[in-house]
Amino acid sequence: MRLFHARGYDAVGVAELGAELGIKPPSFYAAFGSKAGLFERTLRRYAAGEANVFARALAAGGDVATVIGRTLALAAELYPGQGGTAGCLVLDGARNSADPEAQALADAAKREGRAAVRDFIATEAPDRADALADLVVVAMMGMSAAARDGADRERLERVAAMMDRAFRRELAGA
Amino acid sequence: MRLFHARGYDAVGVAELGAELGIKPPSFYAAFGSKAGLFERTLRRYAAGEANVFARALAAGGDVATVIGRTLALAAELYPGQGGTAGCLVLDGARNSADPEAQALADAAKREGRAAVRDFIATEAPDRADALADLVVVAMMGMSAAARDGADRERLERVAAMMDRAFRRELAGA
DNA sequence: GATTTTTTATAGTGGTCGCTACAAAAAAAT
DNA sequence: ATTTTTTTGTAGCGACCACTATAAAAAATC
Repeated sequence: MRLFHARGYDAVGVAELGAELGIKPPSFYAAFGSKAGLFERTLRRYAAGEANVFARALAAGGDVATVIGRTLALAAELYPGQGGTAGCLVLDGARNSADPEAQALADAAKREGRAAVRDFIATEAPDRADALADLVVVAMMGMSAAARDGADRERLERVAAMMDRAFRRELAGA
Repeated sequence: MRLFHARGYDAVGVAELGAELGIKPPSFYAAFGSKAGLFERTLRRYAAGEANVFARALAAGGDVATVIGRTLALAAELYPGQGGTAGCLVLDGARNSADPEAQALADAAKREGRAAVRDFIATEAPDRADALADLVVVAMMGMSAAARDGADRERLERVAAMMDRAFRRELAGA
């Protein structure tokens, strides 16, 4: 997970993944089937853990504006990463990958995440849920990209606060 | 440029680039020195053309809010791309690249673009120029990523309009 | 027209990719 | 303890990578 997160799907080789896990290629393929197989499990574990900032924000309760604001704040806190694991693995892990399978897996994970955000927003603003979800997703993707380009936590939190205000305004306004 | 834009730096091979240009590898290296050498020229041409949405928005005149709003609108119009060239080549062309030279070239281009936006914003809001520039850059990066993930022009324009309102609010507000 | 210079294509450099055949070693079962 | 099964390491599969030595063709010069 750390390797995929830090360098992206294509830039990490099976031999290196095996070395990190303490196994050799044949054992790797016996365990995961393929490189994409491990990536799938990696995405699943990533999305099931603390990296799912929306799920964490949702669990803490509150109305839509509160939860989305918390989601953005948690992303700003998480995305600087450590040891090179900046940004979001789901959003950027397969970016520019030449492997269609890896792209499809990341795409599915992104759709899942966006759908959760959209459906939650729809509980308060059903007719504008899609547009508002796009705002949130674009904000997250932008923050993830900025983090991957070296933005630190302070800058991300500043952006997250502005995005939060933007979301509240759009949710409340016409 | 089209190939780098559509698939990212690493996913395009020198042989394929040569085939597109109608030349073979030796001529390719005689002309550009290296794959990164062509990428540098590609970035330069890209940033000097209509893809530099901020330069185009600036040339059309107006105050900071107007120019930034126009920048975002032009990005929403440009980023869906055609023939697979979605998003921004500078922002995403070397994303997850394993080549340090390509990363450095894209990074330099990004810094240049951000500096232009920041300096322009500073003409009206010198003390908040950095934060506001981050807002714009994150919005652009998010829109570029969304476009690469398949977002069409309508959705990008909707997001751009919201980002524009967010920027105006932050520029005017406390 | 002959000679020199430049440009080009052919072919191949070593290296890495995801992945696997095969056989040795370890574990389990009899 | 012997046999069977599973797991593992060694080695290598073909394919592709960025890049280049060499030599033939084309262009330019004389």
